[in-house]
Amino acid sequence: MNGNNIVTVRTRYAPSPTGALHIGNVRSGLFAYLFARHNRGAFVLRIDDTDRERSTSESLDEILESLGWLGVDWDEGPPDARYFQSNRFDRYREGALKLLREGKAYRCDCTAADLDAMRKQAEREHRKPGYDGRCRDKRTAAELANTELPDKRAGRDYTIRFRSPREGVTVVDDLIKGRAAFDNRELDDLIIFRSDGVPTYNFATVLDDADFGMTHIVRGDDHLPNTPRQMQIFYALGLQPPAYAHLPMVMGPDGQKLSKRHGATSVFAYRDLGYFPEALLNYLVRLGWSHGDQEIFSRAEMIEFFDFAECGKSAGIFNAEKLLWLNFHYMKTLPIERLVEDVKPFIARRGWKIPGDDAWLAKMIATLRERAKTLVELVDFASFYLNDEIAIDPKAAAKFLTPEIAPKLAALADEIKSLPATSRVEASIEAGFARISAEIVEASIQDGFARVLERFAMKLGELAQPVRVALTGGTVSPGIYEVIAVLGRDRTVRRLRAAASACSGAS
RNA sequence: GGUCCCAUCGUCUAGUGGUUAGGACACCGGCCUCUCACGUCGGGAACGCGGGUUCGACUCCCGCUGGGAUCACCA
Repeated sequence: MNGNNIVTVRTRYAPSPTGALHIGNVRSGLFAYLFARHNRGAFVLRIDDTDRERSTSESLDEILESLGWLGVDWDEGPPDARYFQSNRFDRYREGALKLLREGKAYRCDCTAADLDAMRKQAEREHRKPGYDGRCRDKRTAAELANTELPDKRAGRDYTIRFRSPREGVTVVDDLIKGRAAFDNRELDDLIIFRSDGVPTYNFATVLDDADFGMTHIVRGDDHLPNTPRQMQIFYALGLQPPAYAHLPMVMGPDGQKLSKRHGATSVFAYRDLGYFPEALLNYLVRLGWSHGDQEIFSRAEMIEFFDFAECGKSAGIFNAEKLLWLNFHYMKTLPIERLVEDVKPFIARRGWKIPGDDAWLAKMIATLRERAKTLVELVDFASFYLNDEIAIDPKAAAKFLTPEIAPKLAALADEIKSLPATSRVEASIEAGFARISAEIVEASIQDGFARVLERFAMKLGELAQPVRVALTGGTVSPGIYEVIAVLGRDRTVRRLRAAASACSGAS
């Protein structure tokens, strides 16, 4: 070991743009990202779009937007065209030709039907279903000199197979799983070039990982069976394979690999459900990795502490409730101005007008953030703040808006009406501003309540619930003084009077 | 079926030969209280089984069982 020759860590995330960005998948990307950042190395984003049939630009956009939303940034990658596999076909052809020339790969003209029959036959005879290598040894001088590659439309209807070694073992020294030995006899000759002239995944990946100088391959352990094959291709190319770190899978509640059928699984889905990127990231990082008893991690902490040594080896089940709890945690602790911005699109989506006054919105959110676990929930809850007309729940009205309460509500309306209107503070929102401002207002509201309570000899509990129903339409809300402070004097008086007349008239 | 991986509360996990097996989510109670929450205090809940190794195994080894992944001209 040459201590002066420190190799910079380079990791990559290589999603294929064939669908939504899945959270199990993005977790692998996150771990690759954290490892690179922890080691002050480079994180590369590569787009595995060799499958031209299934790749879409919408899907690519979703990947890029999802990563942007999560704040997982890359040092190399899109929009740089070199990081798209579809732009590297010349390189793959060159690599395939090299192997062909050296007899490390060969042309195979077995048809799909041949292969199918082969598999069926093997199954009948209880042998393993792999390719039997019948075209493996056609290495004539002419064959080796042939520089053509498959092109079905040009009549070159064959594939190129990798000539995999048939003896020995391939050992994967995985950074997470430890040592796994694969008997080379288990490795059949995989196709590296399809008859339509397109390289296959295992081949393109190896060339990319080699060309881009990847030092560590971080991916899901569903790739573990591919690893010895990829390593053999590295060897055949005369290259040293990178280090591997295979993360355990993320399972659905049924214990099967997480997939679309488990419901919300894409990054977009959680964004639209009103989750914070901080929460999703925090949840994902703790699924398969831990740092003592710590549960809450800022991005800086994740980067600082991340280490494969602290990664678990066993698969984890995705637990939506813990994610919800984390989201709630961030709901309660994120700076209020962040919430003010984040909540706006959700208000708009409900078709409601977005209040122009951020300071007021901040006060509103301050009363709700301990009661809503997602932004969607928060906006649902904010209906009575954000709309002039409220719907009164009939059951609540029947119970609390009785004829006897009418004079009390009217009296309270008069008290509130006589309260000095608080002047609007124009200063920018400092942390805690909303709370302090609200407290000042609440004190006078409380005095107003006290006077009514005394006049009618009632307890607060007897008045608060009817008032709550009158102001919010239901029996559940933030503290009644807070609600009034946020609602403001005029709207409060109007709703109180409306309720008073409604319940005296309803008798 | 072959190959490979995995195994601590329901779930995520700490543990690295000697612990009353710790924390978190969820759940159940108490307190706080104008409702609901928040907060707070407390509670139930786990080392899959069988062999070894050892003075001593949740920890190390082997087997079993169970779960998962993978076996394409997909990635």
